[in-house]
Amino acid sequence: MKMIHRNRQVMEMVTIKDVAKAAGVGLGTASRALTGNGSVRSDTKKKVAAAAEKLGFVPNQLARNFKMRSTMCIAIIIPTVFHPFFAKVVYHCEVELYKLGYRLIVVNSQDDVGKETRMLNMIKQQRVDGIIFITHYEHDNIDPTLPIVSIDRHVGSGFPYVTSNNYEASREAVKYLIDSGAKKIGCVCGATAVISGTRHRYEAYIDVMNEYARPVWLLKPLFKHGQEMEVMREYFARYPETDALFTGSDMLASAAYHVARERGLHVPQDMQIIGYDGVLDAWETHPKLTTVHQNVSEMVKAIVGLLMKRIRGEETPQRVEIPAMLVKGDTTR
Amino acid sequence: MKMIHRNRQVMEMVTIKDVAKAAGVGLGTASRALTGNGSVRSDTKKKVAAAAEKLGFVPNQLARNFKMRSTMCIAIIIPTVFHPFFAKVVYHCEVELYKLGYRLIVVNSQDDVGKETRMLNMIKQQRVDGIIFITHYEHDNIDPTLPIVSIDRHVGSGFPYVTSNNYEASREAVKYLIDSGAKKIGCVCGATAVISGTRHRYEAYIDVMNEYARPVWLLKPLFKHGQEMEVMREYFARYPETDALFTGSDMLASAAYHVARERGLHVPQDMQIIGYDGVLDAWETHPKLTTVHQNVSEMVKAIVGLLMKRIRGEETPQRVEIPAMLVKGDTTR
DNA sequence: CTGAAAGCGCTTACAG
DNA sequence: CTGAAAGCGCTTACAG
Repeated sequence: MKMIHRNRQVMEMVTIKDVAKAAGVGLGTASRALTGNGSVRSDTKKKVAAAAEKLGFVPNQLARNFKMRSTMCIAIIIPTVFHPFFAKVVYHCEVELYKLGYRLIVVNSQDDVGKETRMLNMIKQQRVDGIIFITHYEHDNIDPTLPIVSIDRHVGSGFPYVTSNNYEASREAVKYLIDSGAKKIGCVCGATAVISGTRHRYEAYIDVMNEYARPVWLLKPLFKHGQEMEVMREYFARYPETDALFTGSDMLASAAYHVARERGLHVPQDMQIIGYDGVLDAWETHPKLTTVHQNVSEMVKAIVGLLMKRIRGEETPQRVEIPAMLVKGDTTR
Repeated sequence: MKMIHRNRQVMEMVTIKDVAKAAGVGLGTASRALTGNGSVRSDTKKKVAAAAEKLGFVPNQLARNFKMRSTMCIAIIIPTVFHPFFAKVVYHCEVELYKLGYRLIVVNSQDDVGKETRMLNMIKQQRVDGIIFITHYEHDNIDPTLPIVSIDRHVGSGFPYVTSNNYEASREAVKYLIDSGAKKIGCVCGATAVISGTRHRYEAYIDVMNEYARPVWLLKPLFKHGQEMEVMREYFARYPETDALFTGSDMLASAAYHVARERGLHVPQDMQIIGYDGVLDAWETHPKLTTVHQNVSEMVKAIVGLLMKRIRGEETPQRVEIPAMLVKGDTTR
């Protein structure tokens, strides 16, 4: 037993050495007995377990991690966790990784490229074993052999990512609006610097409009979270006759609803709205949006699977697609 | 330079030893030069820096942490990050801790006491340096000298915590309803097992009702996130004549709004609602709630301050109060 | 100011 | 199956 002075406190740490001594076995044997790596006679194993129990031994993970070159930590880098979609992603990531013994470090990049780059360094610093990286930017010079995966967007070129079937699901949504009798269908969809699945959402819109010989009323602004209302006001100023709108996110759809109300329009009578994500529902938002529901839980399971393979150095597909589904709410007829 | 075989990949790690050799200095000197601890002549410092730069040296944090007995990680244990209030808390915690060089590990306890207890062990395992712990349960047998702090509720008895002035702010809210001419004022407020600031919210309501000789229409259910609508339906079934409602959270207030609408009531004409938290606004929720706005950013700054002191082994106040403020929205007259 | 050495608590070849 | 030893990459007294 060793007295440790730390932070003005004296704490006693019992190490594996103490356990070995108490059990009357060698250091290595104690380690093998405790971890289960390597074979140990079952009675010695019991002796060691008893000694560990008696002394209240708690393995020092830091020492183990150091020796094993693994932290059992994964980082997720997102623009901000204070956003329903990312919060949901983070939630599922933690739950999924927890099952595997990993802990999840959350980093809000706040769209700060510098912070993103610094945090990517955590792998080299051995602070984390892998990273789930969701960014709005291009990062070219990342070593593509690193255990980094992404959701819904390419990061550089070599990283595996998970996405929903943005194009097909968006087509379905836009067609739904056409079938419902909408005449002037618009689209607002955030532009991202990175090649992103988001792009396929408005591309689907454009294609359907062209197929039906309808005018394309599209706004794809570069905006930050919290500016959704401004964006929608700009859209309505430009295309005031719109009677149906497909948006690239639920936040935009919600903002569209409010701006429509500001303008005295009734939803869904005068104006129909379809969003994308399907994460706002859990939070009693009003109104219940018609939206393309992404299966975040499945997407996260897939991404964690990819990351684990990557950490083990195994081959992975570059891209995994999880189907999304149009879910009818109160903002369409 | 050393070849490391890890996960079927061969990676070369440059260690401080390589840097020292390249710079022509001793191992210790290189360390002192790089960290800035201990004095080093400025020209040797330059030599070392140059060598580190040339070799692309990245300090192995894991080794440093091990030696220093510190992980520079803090964990936050919350019921779920997929909840606006906790997401906001997590956001600010990460931003604040980042400034201090700490990383934030997020744990969704999902109200699982077992998981909470296991995660509390991360301190002993040296996986984290401290914990921010928000729980619904009582945990008696935690060592009170551990670096654990809390928000809005006591955990055991010894831990410092930050709270808003629940009682006074709630009084103000209830009085506001009275002044606005409301006749039948009710209150719905989640019950928590732990001694919690939430309690002061409905206590304030009760006190004001008594002072004004009004009947107390109070529901304090034990419910999980996502059950807000059911809770509110139960309330309205019991007290259908209510014309004003004070709720213990914005989620409940939002649910109250929807249930009121279900019942054909207009807000705020027939029914006024005041919530508590002030975090839903950022997310374009409808309607804009009148709510008691907690200053989450300041609360988090305070809690991080407390935690740092605790980690250093310094004395801290048991309780820090950050004032909350009634913010008028569209759900009151 | 600097170098050589000890040591943090573990795991894992290496011999027996 | 087991013990003694080496070593992970750093930091920090300890002498000079």
